[in-house]
Amino acid sequence: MIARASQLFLPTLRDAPADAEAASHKLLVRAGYVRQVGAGLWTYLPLGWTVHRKIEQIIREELGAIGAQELLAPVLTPVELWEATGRDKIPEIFHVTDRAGRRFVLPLTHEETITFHAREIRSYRELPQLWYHFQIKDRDEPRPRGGLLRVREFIMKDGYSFDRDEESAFASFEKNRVAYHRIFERCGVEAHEVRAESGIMGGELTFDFLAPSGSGENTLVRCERGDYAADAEIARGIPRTPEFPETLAAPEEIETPGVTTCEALAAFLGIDVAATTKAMPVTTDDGRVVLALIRGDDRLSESKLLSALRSGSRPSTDDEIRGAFGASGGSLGPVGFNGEVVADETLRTGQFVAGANRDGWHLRGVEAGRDYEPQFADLREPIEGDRCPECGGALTFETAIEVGHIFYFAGKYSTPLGATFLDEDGQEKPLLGGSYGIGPGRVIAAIVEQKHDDQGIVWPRSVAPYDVHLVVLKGAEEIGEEAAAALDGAGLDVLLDDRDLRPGEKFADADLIGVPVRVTAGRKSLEDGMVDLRDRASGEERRVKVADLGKEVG
RNA sequence: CGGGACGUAGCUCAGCCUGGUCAGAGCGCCGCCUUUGGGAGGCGGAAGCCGUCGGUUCGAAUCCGACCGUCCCGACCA
Repeated sequence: MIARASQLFLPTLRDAPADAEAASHKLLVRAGYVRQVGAGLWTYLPLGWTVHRKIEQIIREELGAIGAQELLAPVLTPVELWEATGRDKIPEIFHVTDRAGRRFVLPLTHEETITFHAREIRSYRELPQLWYHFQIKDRDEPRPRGGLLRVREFIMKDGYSFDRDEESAFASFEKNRVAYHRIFERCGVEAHEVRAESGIMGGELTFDFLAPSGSGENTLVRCERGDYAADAEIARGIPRTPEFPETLAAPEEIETPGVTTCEALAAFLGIDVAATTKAMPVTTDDGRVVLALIRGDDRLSESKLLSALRSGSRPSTDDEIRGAFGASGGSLGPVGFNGEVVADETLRTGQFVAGANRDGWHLRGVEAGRDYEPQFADLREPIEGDRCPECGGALTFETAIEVGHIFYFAGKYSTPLGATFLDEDGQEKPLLGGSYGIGPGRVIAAIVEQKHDDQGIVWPRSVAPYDVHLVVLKGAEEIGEEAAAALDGAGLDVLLDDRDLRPGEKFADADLIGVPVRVTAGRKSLEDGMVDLRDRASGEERRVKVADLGKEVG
């Protein structure tokens, strides 16, 4: 196929939009792949859509290979389906109404609709089923950002599995997991499988695929030795051991006027900040005041707290704190508090300095189990300097884009929607489900984040909009056409730059657009009948005969 | 939803503080000429209800208010 740049809608820009920060955002706009319509709303221009379709095709091939079937469900969804699962209350949902007042939602994802169809599965003989589609998702995001990184409307490949028992369901999950690795590998994007946040659902099986990048909303924590990877929200790190002061037989009050932070406390007492505790009172959804207690040098992980409490929570108000502790933030501690205390595992052994629940006073020598009875849980965010929980190696922290997510949720949707089947033993049972998502738009952003240089994008061949960018300079039109025909004849997709522009502009655009191979036909070609072949990634260039182009590039 | 910033030509921006020769620049675009292996040069030209509405004023891009929109930080994130 030969596309002529003179006829394409390929609006490249010399400047990036002023508000763009992420490299992928700047380059995809500058190179004419996408344009913004509104906050979090993007149009894929012809080149961008070509890349999107290439990624879709890779996904289709790999999902086809595991026996998944493609279908297409609608965007507009009767609200009743979402009421059945209780998800109609999620704040990110767009609600719409038709002229007769019937209510619909624009789906965030399609569990409800697909499970609705799974109700037609009657017998264990029809299982397992693996379905997927590429369909628009709409989310009323409070804050879209970073170009394609977080948007309000996007196409997702979402897949769903239905199985008769856990063994079979895990097999379906595993097939998808393996397929995902192949998909990301073929797309040329580095993505790491990590155990993801299970949050309030606790105990479900879920993995994220995180692509390290210059911009993103997740933090990927990895061991330098490659044996551990997790999202920072749930990652475990082995913290350093504190230097404890001398052990006391019982807690001892000490006056600490005006000292309200752990750093200040450690400095005031001349001790290691890791030998202090940080008290974070929270109020749960049902109104209880719970004391979350972590080490003075740590930060509380909200998702871990959510898992530990099995409930949402918010920081307690000053009034609630005073009522529950009789003191203000900065002097709070577990001793003498008659509510629930959740303490981080780091506090299990050793004596720490804690607030005395008396303004301006702290307690030295506070020991869990002796002086207070907490529930222990992992509550801390890993920090730079932590060691790997598997091998003790150093942990690295990278910003990353979540490009895929796989989830096993058993009967969570099939039960409320009544999607059951008759098993071999004659019993009616709920279908066991899993769902599997990939955002091709985020894959595009992640690839550009990982593969670009100062001049522009450097696409992997597998997803590049064209195989070859053929730059034809003035005077070489004839040999340029021969080169295009040779490449086309070899089955390659050619972007033929036949525009009446100066060479510099054409080369700059070619670098920006990022097709992996550039071929130049110019004045030199008229003399020896050869063209220049340049590798976009390495910049290596050599002269080849037009007749050899097909095999040189292919 | 809290905090901050911004909105002037297709793009990037100046002008606003101190209201009145203030509708501007560069790039891009159109025409002609020259030029043609890394974003050339000359001449000519088109193009903006200065985000919207209201207020102050003899007079508003400029001052004030409200609204709308966009971006950034945070909260949120199936």
